[in-house]
Amino acid sequence: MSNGITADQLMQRISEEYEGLSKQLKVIAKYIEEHRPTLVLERITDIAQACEVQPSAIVRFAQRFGFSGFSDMQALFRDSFAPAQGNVNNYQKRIRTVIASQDTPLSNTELTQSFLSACQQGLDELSQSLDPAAIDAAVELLYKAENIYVVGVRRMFPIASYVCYALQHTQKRVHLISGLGGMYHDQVRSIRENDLMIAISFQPYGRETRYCARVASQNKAKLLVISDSKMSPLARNASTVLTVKEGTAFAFRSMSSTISLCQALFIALSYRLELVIEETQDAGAYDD
Amino acid sequence: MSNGITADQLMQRISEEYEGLSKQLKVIAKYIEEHRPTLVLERITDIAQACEVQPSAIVRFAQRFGFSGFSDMQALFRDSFAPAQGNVNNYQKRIRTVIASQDTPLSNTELTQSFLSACQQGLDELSQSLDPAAIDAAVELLYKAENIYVVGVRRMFPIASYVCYALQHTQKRVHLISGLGGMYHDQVRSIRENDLMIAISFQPYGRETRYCARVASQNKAKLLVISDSKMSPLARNASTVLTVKEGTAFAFRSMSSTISLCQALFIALSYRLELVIEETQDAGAYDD
DNA sequence: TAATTTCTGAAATATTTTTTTCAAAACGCC
DNA sequence: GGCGTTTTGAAAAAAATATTTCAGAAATTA
Repeated sequence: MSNGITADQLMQRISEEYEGLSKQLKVIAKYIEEHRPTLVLERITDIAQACEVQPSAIVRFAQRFGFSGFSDMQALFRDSFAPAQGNVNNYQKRIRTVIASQDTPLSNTELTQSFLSACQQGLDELSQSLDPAAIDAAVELLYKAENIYVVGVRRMFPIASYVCYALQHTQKRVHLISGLGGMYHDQVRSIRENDLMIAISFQPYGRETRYCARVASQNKAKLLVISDSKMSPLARNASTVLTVKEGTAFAFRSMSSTISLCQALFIALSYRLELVIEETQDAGAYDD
Repeated sequence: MSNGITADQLMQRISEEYEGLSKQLKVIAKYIEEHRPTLVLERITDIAQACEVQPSAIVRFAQRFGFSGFSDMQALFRDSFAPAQGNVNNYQKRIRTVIASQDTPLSNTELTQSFLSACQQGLDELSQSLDPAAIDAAVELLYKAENIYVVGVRRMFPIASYVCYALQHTQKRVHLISGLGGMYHDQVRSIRENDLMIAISFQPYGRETRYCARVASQNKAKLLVISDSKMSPLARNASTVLTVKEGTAFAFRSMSSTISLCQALFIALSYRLELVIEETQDAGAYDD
C-alpha cells in the first residue's frame, strides 16, 4: 500500500502534520526524525521501547501516514538507504577541485561542507594533542576555586559566557567579566588570592582580556588561560595554559574546538565534584 | 554464542578458510564478501535466494563460523554498522564499560577524549544531513534582511551572541536580544516586516525565545529558526528551519555542531555579499 | 562398485516480529 | 459532571522469519 513517496517527502509530511498528531504520535514523530539513519535497523519493538509506547502505537503512526503498517513504512527507509553511502567523500573531493579551479562559484552547501570539514580537522587535532597534565591541572584549579572570574572579549565572549553558564550549575560563585558599561576594571577589582580567573584569548589577544589577566595575577589569584599558544602574552602569568589550534577554512577560524574543550572541562569538573549532570532541566519556571 | 569477534575479523577468517568450504558455502562466502554493506538489511531468505540455496544453508554457514545461527551472525554486522568509525567507538565502549563497572575512575583526559569524540560524531552527522534547500533559504533571508534580531537564551545565549558578533562584520543592523534588565519585550518591540529574527532554541525550548519568535511573526517579520527538530515549537512560524543534532556524552549535549553551522552560515553570507573575510583584524584600536 | 561420509533440499517446527482487536483511560464538549 | 469521541495499553492472533530435522543426493574412499 506504500504510496509512491520518498523518505524525504515522508519526513516533510510528518513535520507538516506534526501539530495535528496526538501526544503519543508526536513522540514517535520526533523519534523518527531524530533517528532516521538507524531506523532501517530497528525493529518495531526497539522503537516502541525507546518511545515508551506500545508497538501498536507505531503501527498506528505508520497507518496515519498512509502505510499499511510499520513494515511498509520501514521499507521506504530501507529503499532510501542504499544510495546514502559514499556521498560525503565525493563532496569533499568535489570541493577540493572546485576550489582549485576557481571557475564555478561555490554553492552555500559546498561552502558549509567545506567549513565543517575544517571543524572536524580542528577537533581531530585537539583530540590528538591533548595534554593530560594540563587538563588535570585545569580541573584541579576549578575544583579548588570558590570564586571564578571568566573573561573573553569579542570573538571569545560567547565562549566566556558559555563557561559561565555551565559553571553556574555548580556550587561555585561565578563572575562573568562582561565589560558591560565599560566596567572591566570594576568587575575584576574584587578578585583575590585563592580565586581563579579563566581567561580565553586568541590572536590578536584582546587588550581587555590581557588587562584582566594582569589584575588577576597582581592580586595573586590563580589564572587558567585558554589560548592558541603557550607563548601567548597571557601565558606568562598563567597557572595553567590549555592550547587549542582551531581549524580554518576561507581564512576563517572555527570555534568548535574551543567550545568543546570548555564543555569537556566542565564535564570533568562535574565528575570530580560528583555532580549529576542534568543540563536539560534547568531553570524550571522559565522553561515550561 | 557469538564469539567476541569484530566484523572485520570475521571477514578475515572467512577468506582464510574459504578453500576448505563446500561448494554451497563458497557461494555464500562470496556473496557475503561482496555485499557486506547491505548485509544488515537483508533477511536470510533474501540471501538464500540471491545465492540460490536454501535458508538452511545460510544457517549452516553461520554455524560453520561459530555462530548459533544466522541471526547471531547478522548481529555482528549490525553492531559494526551503526557506530561507523572504529576508533571513536572503542573509546566510547571502553568508557561505557568503565562507567558500568565502577572500579577505575575515569581520568580527566579520558572524559575529555570521550566528549570530543561525541562532538566529532555530531559534526559528522550534521555534515551528512545538511539540507541544501534550507541553507540556501537561510542565506537568502540573511542576505535580504537589513535589520536582524538574534535571540537565544541560557545554553544558547553564547551562540546568539556569537551570531551577532559575526553579523556585525557586515553592513547590516544587528540586534542581540539579550534580555538585559528583563527587557525582552522592549528589545523585540520594534521588529517589523522585512526584518529577520534568528531564533536559536533547543529542547526544552526556552520560554523567552518562544515569546520573541511569536512577536516576530505577529509583526510579520521573517523567522529563521535553528533548532533540534523540524517539529520544535518554534518551527511552526518559521520561514526556514535549520536542524542540528548534537552529539552527546555523559548525558551532556555538545555545542560544536550548532556553533559551526552558525559560522558556516556566516561564511556563506559573506560570500554572497562578496565580503572579504578578515575577522582577524577587527576593531583595530582595541586589539593589540 | 559398495560402503561410508558429507552435503543438500524440502518441509516441519520454533521463534521472533508485526498487526489486530478490544476494553479502559483520557479528552473535549456541552 | 455526564456523554460521546479519541487515544492508549495489553494481549491475542497473524505473519514473517529463522532453525531444525531428516531423507535422499553427491562425493569420497577402499
